[in-house]
Amino acid sequence: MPELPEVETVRAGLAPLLQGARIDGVRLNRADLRFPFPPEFARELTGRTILSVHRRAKYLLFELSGGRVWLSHLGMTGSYRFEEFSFKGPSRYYEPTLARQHDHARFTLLHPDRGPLNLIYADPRRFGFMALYRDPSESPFLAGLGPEPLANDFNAEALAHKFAHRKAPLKAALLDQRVVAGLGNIYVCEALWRAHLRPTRRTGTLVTAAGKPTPRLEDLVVGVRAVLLEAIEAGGSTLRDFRKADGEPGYFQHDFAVYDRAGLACRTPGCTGTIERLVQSGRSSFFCPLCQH
DNA sequence: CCACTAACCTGTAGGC
DNA sequence: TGCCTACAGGTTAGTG
Repeated sequence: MPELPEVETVRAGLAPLLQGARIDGVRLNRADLRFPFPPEFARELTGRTILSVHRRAKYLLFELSGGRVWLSHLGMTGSYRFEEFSFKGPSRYYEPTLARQHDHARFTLLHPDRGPLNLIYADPRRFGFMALYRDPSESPFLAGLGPEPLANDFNAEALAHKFAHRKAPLKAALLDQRVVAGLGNIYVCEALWRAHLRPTRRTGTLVTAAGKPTPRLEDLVVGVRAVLLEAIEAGGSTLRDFRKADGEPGYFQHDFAVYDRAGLACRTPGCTGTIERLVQSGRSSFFCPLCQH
């Protein structure tokens, strides 16, 4: 599911409800997702206050009081949602809603203004995972990540440097989180279409003999930035199960030019091409054979 | 170092 | 309806 725009949408949805909330309890329904939960994970979180909610690449980072950082990756199908407490009978105790099949963790939060609420992590395929650090620099997951594509250090010069000595197809290079962090299958396809670049094209062809970026590489940087900004603006893409924190789907999927559009007309103005699908390193690529070279 | 495949796990869509 | 296969937004270990 979640590439950078979806994770950013999740972050923006969680932040207002989590910031300032105290974690009153953590319940894990199993010991592991993709990896085991850290030792003492529930105990370490309980009692701390969430100070801020950040995103790096496709990772969510919750900054906690007392000097801890809680890292969360959503894998393919991870999601967070809020559940109201239900009040059972005359009791003044809170009774959380029954867990659904793939609910793996429940965080009971007390927000100073909004009262108690449950944050639920669900993940059918369990490719997601969580970790806990004193400092994000300890995290092997964050080490080695390339630049944020929306930050200034993602630019044609920097890309040229990484592309110059590679022969990889553009598709594979852009999926490589060490080259640029946060792109996934959908947005790589869409960015390449915007730059009129074919996913099979080799990285080296976008760099001059002197190692400088070509105009086509500048186009690629523009394409990556534009598609991510538009997708964030649209609340991400909902293919199957992605939901914003308020339960609403994103709607950028309606703006796809190539992803999952094999056999349909190219959306480049004036282009009469038909979108094709091919498989590169085990993943589907979609492109227009007429306007992408 | 590079590139590709299989694997992790579950759900769903499509063909027969 | 049921069975089977292919495929899905991500990442990584293993192989050549």
